[in-house]
Amino acid sequence: MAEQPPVAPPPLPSNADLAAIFDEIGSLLEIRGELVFKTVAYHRAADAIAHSPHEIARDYRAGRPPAIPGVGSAISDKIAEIVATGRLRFLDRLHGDVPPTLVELLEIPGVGPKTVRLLWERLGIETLEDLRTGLRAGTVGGVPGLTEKGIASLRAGVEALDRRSTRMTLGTAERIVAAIAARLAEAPGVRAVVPAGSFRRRRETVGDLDILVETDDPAAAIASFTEMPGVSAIVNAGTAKAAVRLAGGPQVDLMVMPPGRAGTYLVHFTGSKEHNVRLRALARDRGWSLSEKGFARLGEADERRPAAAESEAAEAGADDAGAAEVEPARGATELRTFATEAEVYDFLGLAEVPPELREDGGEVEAARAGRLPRLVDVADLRGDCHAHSDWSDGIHTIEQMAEAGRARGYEYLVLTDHSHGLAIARGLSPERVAAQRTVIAELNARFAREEAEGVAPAATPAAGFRLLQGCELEIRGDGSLDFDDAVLASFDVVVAALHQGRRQPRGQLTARVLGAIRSPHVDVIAHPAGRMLGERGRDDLDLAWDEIYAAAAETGTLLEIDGSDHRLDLAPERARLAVAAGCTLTIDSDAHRVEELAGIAWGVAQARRAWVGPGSVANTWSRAALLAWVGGGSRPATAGRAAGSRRATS
DNA sequence: GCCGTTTTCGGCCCGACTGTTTTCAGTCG
Repeated sequence: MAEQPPVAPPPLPSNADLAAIFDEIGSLLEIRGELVFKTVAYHRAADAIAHSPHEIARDYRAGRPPAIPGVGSAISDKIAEIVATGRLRFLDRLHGDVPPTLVELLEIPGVGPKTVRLLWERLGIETLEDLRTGLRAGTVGGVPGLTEKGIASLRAGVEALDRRSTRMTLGTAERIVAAIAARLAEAPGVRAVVPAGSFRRRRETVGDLDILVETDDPAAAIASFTEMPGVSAIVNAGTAKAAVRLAGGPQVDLMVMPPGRAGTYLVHFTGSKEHNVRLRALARDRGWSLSEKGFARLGEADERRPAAAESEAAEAGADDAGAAEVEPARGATELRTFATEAEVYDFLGLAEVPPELREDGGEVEAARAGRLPRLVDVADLRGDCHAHSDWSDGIHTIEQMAEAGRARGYEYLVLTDHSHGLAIARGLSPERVAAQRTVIAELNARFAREEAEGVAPAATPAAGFRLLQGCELEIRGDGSLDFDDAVLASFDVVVAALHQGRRQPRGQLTARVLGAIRSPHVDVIAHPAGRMLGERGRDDLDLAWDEIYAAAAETGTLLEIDGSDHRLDLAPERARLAVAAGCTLTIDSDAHRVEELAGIAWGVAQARRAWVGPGSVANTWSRAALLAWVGGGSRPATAGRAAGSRRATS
């Protein structure tokens, strides 16, 4: 081999790569016993990096590092070093102090940094495999701080780790939550059952489930919970909360709320942690300590007044004697409680923040300034631009899908069976497209007749309901489109998607998607990132996203948020950037069966997480407005589009 | 290590549950 060129730049790490590095640093510092706030700072920075919409390494290399909350000069310098050299000397040195394999021990439930350090320093355990071996051989123990119970807990933790479930999709979480809520509602004294946590915030996937129960009889609720079928282990159970692990499923936490005081409980257990930290800081600024129980008045000793210590006795003596009577002896401070979340936020001087925004992504500032956006809602949607029938890979008939769309009160449902290039999904040939058109026309004739006769479903809007003919058009591996122009021009709405050749290099993949965006026939790019959540997990396609957003904004091609719970694509971070770049979105169900039409709500939730308002979502528009847009008449730029190429349907 | 409608220094969210350390540390959410 010849000598390497002297200055070949190292490959660019992804945000996930960078986040993993800083998470590792945080964990190693924890094990080393570093100041907690320092380790937290690294983890916070890692989280911010992982969720940043910027391509951070690319921006650093381009010499314009983005401002990332939680990333200060020290971590910024480290990012710069990684991007420039592909290495981080700080981490290399840290590995000399603390074996990097210790991080995997932190994954064990019930095991924290102190325990890991004990295992390492006193027993020489450096890996999960070391621990497994030691537990089997009975050599773990015999040191202070590790009792028999501690060892049993370690063993249970390792077993729990081995069968740890992956994160659930929202649909799976909803099914589990609904079953538990139905059971709890039957327990005596229960007034309300409310799902909380990341499920309520509608994160794309959910790890643990959190359920709140407002009840007069906490013991009965907790007993009902821990004794329900499907529980494989009780993690803990007290008088205020309990946690169980479901067989082959997630951990579920139950919290009890005293009646009439749900406000702070809901806020606390909905989170996120980062959002709560902000709220508590606000409360503290106002002289209150915020916990799930309510707002407790901070005592003199709690106030941050460095000079107060010496004069404390004098101040106490100077206090009004009456006040001392109102606040009995010590500790028992005034507690403010609220029935609703709105009151809690109001007490902090904030507008009520929708759960989907509670991620410390600017919502606290916006709520304080009264500038929270009006978010899109399921009720805003007048149609759905992406659904399948049994003509391709759906399971219900065209008529069943249409009737279901009509029953939802839509003005339209776009039937988007696959094009023939996606053979695995029984894609339609041009001949079957033509045959399908006849079926659709007959259905629409009946719908029009029933509307005229006043026998259409009550939910039918004034404009009536029509089934529109679309297709999910395959963007082929070579970038060409799967139907010719004449066939494409015959659809009401063309939804293009890329399913094949996912591993092509970024330039080639990007060119394929840009080609579709710039086609005069393509109206929507479906699930643009091509990601899959859950067990079928697939990462986002490696696309030059800024180019995608710019081209979509320029041509008016719509970008989809796919509501299928294993897609949710675009992801919120991307959708937020796309709208900022001037793009218009659709939120679709991608339903393959009647029941999945309701899944559009998951897509709406992701749009809300992206701060998207109804004005940026094309299927909040009337059918006429949507058709005018896709026909080219009302798009921002029609250059290159074959104006009037779309046939008029309705 | 980060950060500033109190602060460029001195703070950084709070409580339940567990085990056992008879007054609290560790872990978790």
